[in-house]
Amino acid sequence: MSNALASSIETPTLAVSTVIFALRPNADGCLQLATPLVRRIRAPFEGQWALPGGPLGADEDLASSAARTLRDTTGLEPRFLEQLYAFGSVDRAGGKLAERVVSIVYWALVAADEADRAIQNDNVRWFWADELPALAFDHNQIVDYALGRLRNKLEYSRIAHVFLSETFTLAMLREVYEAVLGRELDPGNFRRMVEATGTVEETGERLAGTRHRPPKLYRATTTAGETK
Amino acid sequence: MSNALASSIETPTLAVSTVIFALRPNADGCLQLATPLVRRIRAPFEGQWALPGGPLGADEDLASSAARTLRDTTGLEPRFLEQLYAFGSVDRAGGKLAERVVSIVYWALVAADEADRAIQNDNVRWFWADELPALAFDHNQIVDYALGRLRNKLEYSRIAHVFLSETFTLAMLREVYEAVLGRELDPGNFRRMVEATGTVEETGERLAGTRHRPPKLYRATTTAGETK
DNA sequence: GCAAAAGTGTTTGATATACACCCATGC
DNA sequence: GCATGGGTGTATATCAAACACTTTTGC
Repeated sequence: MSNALASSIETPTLAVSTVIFALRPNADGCLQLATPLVRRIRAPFEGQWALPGGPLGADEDLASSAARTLRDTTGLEPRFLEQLYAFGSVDRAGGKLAERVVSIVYWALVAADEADRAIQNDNVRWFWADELPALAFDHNQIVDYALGRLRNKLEYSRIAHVFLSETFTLAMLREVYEAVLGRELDPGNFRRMVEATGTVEETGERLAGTRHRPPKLYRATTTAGETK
Repeated sequence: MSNALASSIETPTLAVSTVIFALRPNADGCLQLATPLVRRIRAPFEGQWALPGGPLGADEDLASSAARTLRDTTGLEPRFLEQLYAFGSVDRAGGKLAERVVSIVYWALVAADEADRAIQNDNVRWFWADELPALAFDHNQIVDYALGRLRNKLEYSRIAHVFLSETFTLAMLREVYEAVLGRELDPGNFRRMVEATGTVEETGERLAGTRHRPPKLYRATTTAGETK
């Protein structure tokens, strides 16, 4: 069994890709999870949609590589970027003839306003995360895995703010939770939960112009390790 | 900034390493977390202790590579093996002259009886996980990271059984928790906690030969995805 | 006033913890 | 009997969920 080393002369290529999530209003006006994808311009899977990514540069760190390819292909600057998983099955590139690629995949979150600034053209497009077409490689599974991580991390960390701009109402924050988790939350209990964690503080301002009682505006508290 | 690609001709080497944990009785007779390390026989860090690992074979999956190098160097067959993290900082190999290595690190758990079968010689040795010497590369940080993951995973999964043989008493299972978490647990509450999760079932047997009331023997319930 | 969402209070049930106490064995 | 851990019962604190209710705006 140990002779697997013998064939290791042709070392696998190393690439870094990123799953990006933003919350965008859908046709009903509700927030919905969206992810930008890029069209492949080369075999294998030429013409199909795929995660943005590329080969790892010799003098860049893994996270830097993710941030760079993300900026180059989509124009986005994420507010949160974290390693997701390394995918390296021998057969994931599809055909036997294709070169073997090990992908270290990151996941990123961008605020709604930043998402609007993204490049969009024939080869870069936003998709709803739960209505993806058949993607290149094993990228459908990778997005699903990232979705699970996002939902999980939302519950024990403060990443939800990252989807919003600097100040926000608790209703907006709750909308983020509801969109990501896919279920409604009790406004009263949600308020208490957020207040108990101490992740937000009042700005002193209120949001005017609604046709109801004006809600308080909040900002994320600045603690060391903000997006952990 | 995008010209980082220009220098990517010399692609980084890809290696797979593994952090292995077992529980072994220490001088006091208490279980303590131990990890086997191998001595490096090449620069950089020649002579220093390091995680077992090696280059990824062209035709093996990432987890297979981890299992293989682990078996080759230590003789161990782990009952649990999971990807930990990919480490790829440009400067992690130490010297500027050293070749760049990206390591995909796995972590593994072995049962106590399996741990005794491990190879031990001048170049392979067990260390207590909380009393490690200065290791090669960034391997000290990697072990710490793995320790955190183990402690975390112990609380929401059923991996604790993996340290024990097929049948065990609840006191033995509690000892595992206490050794990993580093604090004592109330026997009564622990029993209820385990019973509530439904991860164990009675064998019907009892363990004789103790100098007190003979405790019931349990085994792990066999569910799909046993070690998740 | 009415609609609508903001924001508060209260009740209930589930769960974690502390700790008292009985049980069954070896010696 | 006595020591020792096995095993059970119970009171208390903490927290999440459900939901009723009051407040403040626009119209």
